[in-house]
Amino acid sequence: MALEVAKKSLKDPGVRMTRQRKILLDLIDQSGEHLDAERLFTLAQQKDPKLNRVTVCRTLKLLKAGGLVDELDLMHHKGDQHYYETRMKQEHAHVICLRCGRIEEFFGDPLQKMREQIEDHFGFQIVLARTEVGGYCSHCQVLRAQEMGNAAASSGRPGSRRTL
Amino acid sequence: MALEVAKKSLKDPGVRMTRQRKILLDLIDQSGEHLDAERLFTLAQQKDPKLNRVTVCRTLKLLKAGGLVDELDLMHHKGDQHYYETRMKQEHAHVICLRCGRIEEFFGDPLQKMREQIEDHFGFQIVLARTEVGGYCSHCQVLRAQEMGNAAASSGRPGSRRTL
DNA sequence: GTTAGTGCAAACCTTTTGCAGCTCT
DNA sequence: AGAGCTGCAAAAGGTTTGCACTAAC
Repeated sequence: MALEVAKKSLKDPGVRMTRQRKILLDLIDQSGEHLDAERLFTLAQQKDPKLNRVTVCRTLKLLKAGGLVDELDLMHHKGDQHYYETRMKQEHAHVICLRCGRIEEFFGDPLQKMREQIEDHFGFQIVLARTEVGGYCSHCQVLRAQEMGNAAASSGRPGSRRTL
Repeated sequence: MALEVAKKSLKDPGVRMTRQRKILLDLIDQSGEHLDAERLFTLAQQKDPKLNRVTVCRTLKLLKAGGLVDELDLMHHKGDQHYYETRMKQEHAHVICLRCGRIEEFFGDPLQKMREQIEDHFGFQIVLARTEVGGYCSHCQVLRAQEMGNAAASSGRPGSRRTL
């Protein structure tokens, strides 16, 4: 919860817990799910209309630097913005459906194994790790097959985007 | 090599192999290493001074959509730009030193295991995957220890950035 | 000849910076 | 009191778009 995050953040000498940071920390912790800066800003403004977008960015940067949140792109499924989530005890991968945008989280021993192997193999000291997997969820696989059945008769194919 | 990439790209009906795309494909394939759009643009301009930055972005977008290149952030070690590498047969993780920026590539069975488990567990059809690990290489671990020895006496600590 | 791709300029979107004033400790 | 933080405005950095012209097929 927010208090825990706040405490950790405050451990650094000279870091202050301001009204704005309280609001942002609460939002990040509560809505546990992957927020981007803009969404967080929108939510924060509902609690404090004066709170500035810049403050959101600065706070996220601070939390990231302190290792309190992790930054994700979620395969840029919706654009190039970044998403944030509070650092969890257990490492996990994000599995993003490229069609519906649904996000699943995968916890499994391969992640730990990989971590160990990288540390051993390179003598590397891991600070943060990020695994993102894009593809199609079981639901969308079916829908895509249908879409492509139709599309095949008309024009498009999966990888062929005519948008350039 | 470029020809292979070109061929694949050309499979889509109506996609044309232009002089500019040849240049870009050659560069991406040759310099095998993680280029960002700007660097690629610089290199391309040496071969064709008229070639535009926009064309670089458009080409990268096309290649990405076609699954010919993978997009990486390399933990945003140098900024928020994206890096590109030609899709390799074998999946691998990128291990980035946050101090010196050196990049290692890790190939290991945990990556395949994870892929299998995600497919099995979620019934997910994986299209692309990306694993990035940030931390300190064996060399920089030593240097950081020294730096911090000095820093401790003066002001800073690892996680505490005074840059906001 | 048709249609995709290019170059250019401008728009866009998100993040960063400089600075004066405010506020937490 | 004083360092740290905020808001505002402006800049920066990178990507995208509209459009007329060019070139690949």
